[in-house]
Amino acid sequence: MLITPTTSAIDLQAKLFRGFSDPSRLKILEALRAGELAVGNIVEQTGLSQSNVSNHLSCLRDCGLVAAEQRGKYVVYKLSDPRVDELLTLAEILLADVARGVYECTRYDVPTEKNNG
Amino acid sequence: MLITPTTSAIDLQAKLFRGFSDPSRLKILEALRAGELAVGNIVEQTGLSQSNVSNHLSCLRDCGLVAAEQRGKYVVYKLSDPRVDELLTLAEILLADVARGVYECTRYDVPTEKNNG
DNA sequence: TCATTACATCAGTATGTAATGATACGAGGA
DNA sequence: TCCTCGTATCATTACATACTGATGTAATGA
Repeated sequence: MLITPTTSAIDLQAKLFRGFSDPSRLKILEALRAGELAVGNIVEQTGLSQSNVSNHLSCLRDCGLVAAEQRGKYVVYKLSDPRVDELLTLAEILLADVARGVYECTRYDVPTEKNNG
Repeated sequence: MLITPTTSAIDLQAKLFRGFSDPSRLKILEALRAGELAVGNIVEQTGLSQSNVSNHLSCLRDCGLVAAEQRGKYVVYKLSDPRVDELLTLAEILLADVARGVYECTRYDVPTEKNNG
């Protein structure tokens, strides 16, 4: 999606949610819910490669979900807003009820995700 | 992402958010916030093709965000849970504050989204 | 200055996914 | 039964994206 001055609210909202829509990024966000962390710490806690973490952090910054601050030779990341945490909490609650169905509907190995998965 | 019996909570959460992470699906969800709709009505309101809408509805069903019911020759869709609506509302509020920055950081046409956009 | 550490970015590859147009399916009605 | 309408699915194409490994860059200290 190319973001331009005419980009609609819908596109922005999609961009926001895209930040949440990848397991690696969710791991990073989960790590940051406990407090701010330098990139190296995130690498340790998530088990992802440094380069991969850095790419995802770049994405999360673009989505406005995290904020970065250079501190000496470290770059420290944190959630940009308490509502990011709220959104994750609400999603967890929703999952507990709704996505039980998601799980049950797909627990049998599906050959592919078709399109649109 | 292949969903299997060992799929973790993180993967499920990512799957849930993936439902929200596309402008076409958000248009569909927005339409459904006002009440249940048959597929044809969704096609009208969103301006998307019938086939495209059907694909996205299939995705939204998989994500557990909407529920379908056959009614005569129509299939009527609705949000599966009031918290789907809540999540959208919370995202809107978050956007109003946080994503102003998203917009300002990317309002200049960027040549590409690099990776991970 | 050079070396080291911490992080970001690049190039390349494999996979995922959105969209389209064509086709199949399923429910009613004539 | 045949036809039509409403919806789902298929095949294809173009594009987006996650990941890896290599390289670039900025801050620190010797």
